Amino acid sequence: MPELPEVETTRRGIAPHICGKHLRDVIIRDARLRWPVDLELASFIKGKKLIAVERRAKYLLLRFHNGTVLWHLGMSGNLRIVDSRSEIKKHDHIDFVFNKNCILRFHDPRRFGCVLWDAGDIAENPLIKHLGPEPLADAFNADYLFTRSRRSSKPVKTWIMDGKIVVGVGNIYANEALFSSAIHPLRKANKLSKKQCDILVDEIKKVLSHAIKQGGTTLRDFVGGDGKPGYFAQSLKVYGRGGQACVTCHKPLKESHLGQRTTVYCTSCQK
DNA sequence: CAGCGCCCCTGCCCGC
DNA sequence: TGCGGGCAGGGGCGCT
Repeated sequence: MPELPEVETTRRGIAPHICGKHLRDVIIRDARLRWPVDLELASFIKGKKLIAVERRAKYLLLRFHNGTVLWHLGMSGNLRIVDSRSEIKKHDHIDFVFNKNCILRFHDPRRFGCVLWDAGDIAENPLIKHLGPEPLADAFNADYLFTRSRRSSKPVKTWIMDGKIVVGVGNIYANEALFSSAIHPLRKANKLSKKQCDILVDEIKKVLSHAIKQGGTTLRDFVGGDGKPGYFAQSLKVYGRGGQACVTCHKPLKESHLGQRTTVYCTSCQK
């Protein structure tokens, strides 16, 4: 489910409801996430004020004075604001209770998400420390991408999805950005021209910011913090359209697998 | 170290 | 209808 636009949509949806509030309780119904949730979590943050909800890559960072909760939605997770009358559904694993009208509820069928406590400097956390730049930041630019690309013989699609190069570009948006850039997904990173890096940076920024404006992409059951779906799915030009006509040249789009991920592209438009 | 597969897990869709 | 197989938006990890 969540790529960067979906995580950002979630952040914007939940932050106004919980920032500045004191956390009253932590309810862990199922601790078996990607890494087991620390059952002592409540003892660190119960009664503490939530200072800010930030995002780094696809991690949501809930900042408290004494540390940070790192929250990853994995492949199928979502966070919603609910009240105490809301029915608890299957896979509603964790609640952060601020008050009876304000509960942050985590739902994650596949349990690929994680909730971790870090009492130290979050920038030094091993999951965060080695990440590349944010795609929408100025540090992610054509000069940077071209320089980095010289050192990799990976197919550009695999490469651009590597969080050490740039964070937040998942499978959907990698496919979309490469199509918009007219770059073949199998082209080796070190064979990209400077001009192509320029275009690719631009298209990644465009597709991600457009998706954020649309509230993310809802394929099955993604909902933002307000429980509403995203509307970017209707803007997808290649993802999920294998065999269908290319929107530009009308030839059938090719679908194949690259690093266990479905890859869709136009053999005619993308070089 | 770079690159590549594997795997965590449940749900859903398709074909038989 | 029931069941098996394949696939799904992520990403850390272990191996070569």
